[in-house]
Amino acid sequence: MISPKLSQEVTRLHAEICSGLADPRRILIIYALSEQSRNVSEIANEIEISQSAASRHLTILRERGIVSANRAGQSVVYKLQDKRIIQALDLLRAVLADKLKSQADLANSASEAFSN
Amino acid sequence: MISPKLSQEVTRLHAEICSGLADPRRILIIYALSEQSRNVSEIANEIEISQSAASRHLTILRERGIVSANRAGQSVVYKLQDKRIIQALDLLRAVLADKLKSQADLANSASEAFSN
DNA sequence: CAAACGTATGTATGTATGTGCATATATCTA
DNA sequence: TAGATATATGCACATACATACATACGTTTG
Repeated sequence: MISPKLSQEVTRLHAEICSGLADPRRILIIYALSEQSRNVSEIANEIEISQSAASRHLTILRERGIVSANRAGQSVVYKLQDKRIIQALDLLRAVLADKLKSQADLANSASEAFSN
Repeated sequence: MISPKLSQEVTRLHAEICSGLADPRRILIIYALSEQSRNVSEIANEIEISQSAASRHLTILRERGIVSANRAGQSVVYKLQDKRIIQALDLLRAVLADKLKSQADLANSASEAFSN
């Protein structure tokens, strides 16, 4: 038996993970890290944001358990913690793709209707 | 060949879907709708928020393609658009569960260490 | 130990988000 | 058509978020 308070707390943490994914730059970071671990400045260069912005995004991802950090000399190497994050993102991207496709189909049939 | 601008836009939409999931009450709404479609006031009662809050959360979910709305008489029945949303949420919840478990294990071994 | 490099953070600022309250809008029914 | 029911929205407000800039902190190397 789980107390209502505890399940509320779990739902809150669940939402926090989702909100970790709720930024375009963080999505790019996550996909970049899924290929290969990288340090902060590599990420900043790769997705073209400032060093401080990269550091703060990575902090958010780390706090939510999405990535982990390890110091290697002067730099800190970030690593994707769990491949299921990518699976989840891919699922959502597929949902988006279907939505865009059906919107495109609608637009096409609408323009056909006008040209008839 | 996809233009950089277009792929940026897709990433932005991808992030918008994620941000649709980034609220505890919306997560509860989505799981509730995965069992059965419901109208606004049923949802408001079920997850204990005001009618206007429920309406606004549902608008957000609808705009992001996560749910769809259909008027049925006086009420508007909301429906989960795509089961993959639940799959994605479940994946993320599993990631969370593992994180909580490893934290709990750590706490246990720490307290054992103190008692020795 | 000093300089260089990489990372994190305090501060300020603009923007977005969630909410309640009151009210507008839409639909049904008598 | 008037009243009841269900939903959406304008407004005000508090809070959270993303960012740049400057600077502090940690690590390596000369």
